[in-house]
Amino acid sequence: MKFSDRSKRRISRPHLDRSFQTGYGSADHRNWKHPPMPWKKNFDVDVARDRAKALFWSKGYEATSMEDLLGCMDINRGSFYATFGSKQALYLDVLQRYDQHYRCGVLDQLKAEFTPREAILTLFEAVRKEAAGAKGTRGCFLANATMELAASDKSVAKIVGVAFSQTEAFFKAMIEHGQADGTIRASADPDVVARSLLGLLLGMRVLARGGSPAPVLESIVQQVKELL
Amino acid sequence: MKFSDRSKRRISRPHLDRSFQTGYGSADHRNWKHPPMPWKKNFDVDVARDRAKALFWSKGYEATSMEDLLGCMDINRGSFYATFGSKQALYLDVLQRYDQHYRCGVLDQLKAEFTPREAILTLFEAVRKEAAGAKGTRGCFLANATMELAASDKSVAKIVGVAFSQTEAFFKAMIEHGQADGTIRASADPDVVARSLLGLLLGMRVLARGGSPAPVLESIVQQVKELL
DNA sequence: CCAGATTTGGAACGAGTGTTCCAAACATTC
DNA sequence: GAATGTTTGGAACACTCGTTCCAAATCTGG
Repeated sequence: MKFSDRSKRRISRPHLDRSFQTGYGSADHRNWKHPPMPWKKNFDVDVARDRAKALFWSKGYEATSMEDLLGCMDINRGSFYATFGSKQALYLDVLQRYDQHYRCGVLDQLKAEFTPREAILTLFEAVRKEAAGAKGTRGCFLANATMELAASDKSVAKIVGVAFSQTEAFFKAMIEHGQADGTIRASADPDVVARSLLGLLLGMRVLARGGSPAPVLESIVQQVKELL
Repeated sequence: MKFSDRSKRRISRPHLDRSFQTGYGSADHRNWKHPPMPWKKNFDVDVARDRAKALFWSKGYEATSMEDLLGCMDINRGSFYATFGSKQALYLDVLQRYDQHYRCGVLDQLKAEFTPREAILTLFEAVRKEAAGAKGTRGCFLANATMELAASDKSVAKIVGVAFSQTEAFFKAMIEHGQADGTIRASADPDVVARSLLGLLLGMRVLARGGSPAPVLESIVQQVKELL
């Protein structure tokens, strides 16, 4: 029964006939992984996406190939396209999640757990420390995306534009609150200093990606203290 | 004579026979440009390289294809490889020339023509103006190269590493000279402020590439004045 | 006036790109 | 218990990538 079905189908789909040319078309010899479980994906979507995020983050969009992606996510093409749509869609998805979970999350946490002055300094300290660590040269996903794609892709430009202006707003709010409670110098213009902090933050990210020596970033953190 | 030569050669190089399939293989119908002048290139190497520079600068390395390159340089593959070696070699060449002629040139000019304080402020003003212009989102070639390639390519990392540390040294020297003649505040730590200026400069370049609104960059320039 | 040198145009190459397609598998639903 | 719905693995596809190759052209030096 099955054999006859196959031979009938093969006639109507001639391009499949080439499989015999590959030399190992037999199902008996392929590596066995899991029995197919059609009612349930046999990988964790969130884990796979996080792995893709790590790869896009450190290599960028263009330099990451589908093969890289499938290898590190440990899924196959069919599952990839069924779950994530396309390489581009996954990238935008991952960028947006980074923005929402990482950037927004961090800023909210800083706002909630620290005094205004400490919140700003803690953020800069965290960036300095991250740059000094093992994954130092991957920088900031949003900054990387800006440099690679903002000029040519409107969706990316929109995401990073919003991210930057919200970060600026965070700095401005922290400065105004710090001035109210006397921990930040009253002579600071909240707009000017907030924008400068944004500039310094992004500058640190470029320097980190370029592998600048640690004292450079330390001096910038030092300067931030003096700005407040 | 020629015909017989051709037919003899065609037998020994069967892959060339496909040309007839393209539909317009005849020499009589191709667009005429210049008579071949084997004793002299019929394009200006410097012009072609400058055009390549503009393309790499705005699109980055990976996103620039050979077709893009040949189109904008207005030369063909043979001339390209004979003159520039490869896409990668051309990119490194162009990056190095940008570094030498643009960055070194600008810094030397600023040193020569301005007082220390003015030199720094003029540089930041120039970056702000450039970002506001038509080509604003192309940013800085060195910063772009850093973000795209420094983590994966040692040659690029070396070039940008030197460029950044020399820019830092420029700022430090200007600050020390400015302190000597009283135009820059004596309380500024030359190392700290120089590194912060480098950070702000690169930050401006990221913001520019992300299409940030002009007031953001203006505020940063304002902050630089107050730092000095 | 012929051999050598050198540029040009563009076909071809082989590897690699992102994506599509589909049969096999089998729990669930009708 | 047949039809449905969904996942999986991977061959195949249609390009595009950067690069190589080479004949045609015709200058210069012999």
